[in-house]
Amino acid sequence: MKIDPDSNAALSAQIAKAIRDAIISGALIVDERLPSEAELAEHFDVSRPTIREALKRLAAQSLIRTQRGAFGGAFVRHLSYEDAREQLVTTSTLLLSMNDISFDTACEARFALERACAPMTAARREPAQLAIMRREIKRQSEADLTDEAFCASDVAFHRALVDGAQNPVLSYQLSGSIEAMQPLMNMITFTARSRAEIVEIHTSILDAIVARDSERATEILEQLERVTKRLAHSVMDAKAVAIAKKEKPEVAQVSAE
Amino acid sequence: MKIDPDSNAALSAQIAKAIRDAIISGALIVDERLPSEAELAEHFDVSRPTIREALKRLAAQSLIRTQRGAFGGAFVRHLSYEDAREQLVTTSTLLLSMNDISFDTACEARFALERACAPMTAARREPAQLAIMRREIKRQSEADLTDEAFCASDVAFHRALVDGAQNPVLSYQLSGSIEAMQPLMNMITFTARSRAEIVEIHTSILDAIVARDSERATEILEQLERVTKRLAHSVMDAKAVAIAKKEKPEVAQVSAE
DNA sequence: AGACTTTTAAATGTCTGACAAATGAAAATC
DNA sequence: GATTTTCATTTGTCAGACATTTAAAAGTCT
Repeated sequence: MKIDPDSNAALSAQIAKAIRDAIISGALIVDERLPSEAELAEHFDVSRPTIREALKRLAAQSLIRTQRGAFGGAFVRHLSYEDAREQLVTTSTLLLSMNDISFDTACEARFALERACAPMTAARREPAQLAIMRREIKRQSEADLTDEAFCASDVAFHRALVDGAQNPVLSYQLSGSIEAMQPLMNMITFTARSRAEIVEIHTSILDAIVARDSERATEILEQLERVTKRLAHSVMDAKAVAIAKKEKPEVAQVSAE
Repeated sequence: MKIDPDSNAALSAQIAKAIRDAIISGALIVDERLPSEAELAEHFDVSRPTIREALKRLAAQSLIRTQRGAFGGAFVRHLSYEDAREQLVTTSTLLLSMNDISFDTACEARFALERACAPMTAARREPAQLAIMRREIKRQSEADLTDEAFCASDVAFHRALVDGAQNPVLSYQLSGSIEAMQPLMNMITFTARSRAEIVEIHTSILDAIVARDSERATEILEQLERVTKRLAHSVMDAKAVAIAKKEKPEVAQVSAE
């Protein structure tokens, strides 16, 4: 592991990369203890704060965990699905919010992925996921639900649909896509009529899966994609009109203290 | 932004979280400059090294970039597709290598996702991606190709298939899945016969897309999934026999460099 | 006045040295 | 033998300092 002090990259970044590569290549295995900060500092011929900055970078990526005390130190971390999912959601959310992706593009991607799951979910038809889907449909029918709670339930329903495929890799990949869209979905105000429409579609999806009719499930998902896009457009059009009436359109702002 | 010094979590982690939340919530917008390290240190009532560790955590997640010099500092970073893709590949690769996921599970997920793209790729039929697919098929037919080069070409072919859907969100999500599988695919030794079979399948996929026949494309992708699994199994069985002959079977290892 | 050079201030990158806090092992004590 | 205490090790944090980079501002020359 050679570090070039003349490189433009910060030393801590170079060291982080060296260790990261060692982990990815398998030279450092899970739960293995890294040398102490002092030893690493000597090895790379830098000071301890520099080593610490490098380790913090790795910790931010969930590659290592640190433990204080004698026999403590930095350990290669076992990356769980939950950790990976969390990172994926963060990254996806930022990607969507920073790259002015159209609602249609995000929506299209999401439903394409869900349609990929549907046949597997139908084939396996896990009772646990079917129960969740039933529960969420029931919840979505409650009249006094806030828009936000309706959205959350919608996410739960679709996650169950994806988890029903019983493939953890697929669940990991797709939950990011679905959750990252939640902020976009939250912009939509669901009228009583559109809620009823969505509940009906969800019910049809569940029925199709119970019946192991994957083609029908796929078709209905296509329908849901169209409905979702239509709803979003009507909301956005209304907003555009409202803005045009008041003043020059500004960049959408999210207020925060 | 309140920091609790009595919390178990390290101060630098708490501060990183506070700033991260501000970025995700939109309180800090792209290219906005954060206060200097000295100012942040005063604001959070901690020392500069602690602030620096927090900033390094954010830098590792591509949330900020730093610039030296007067009027330098930490800036909220515009997260590009390429940055996001890189992070996704790293995370996915580690996830696959650390959670002893069966080849079949990873394979199933990958092809389910690709099948989701195929109809869109067929509908849009972009010349650029079709050209890449043709080029890679040609390359895969070359007899003197190493197994690794064959795999790389395979990845390029499938990436073109995904990119052909002309949906950047989808490309982002799927390229991670495909690239993360490459180490697993590299375990396979492709015989001349299996290569011919794959080239034929790739050709059929391309034909189906050119013909805008999405159903046929989907069917052939299903076939490719079966073939890939069969190939992998034959390799793994051979290895298992070899190990059984020599000694007690160990946990399956992927040899590196 | 305009173009070029030099200065300078502000910011990050790094180092040294130190102390606090946690933690498990070993030693001491009952 | 069981419990308590001590202790060494390691991370977490702090303070202060210097080096390096960078762009704006001031100065200088044509």
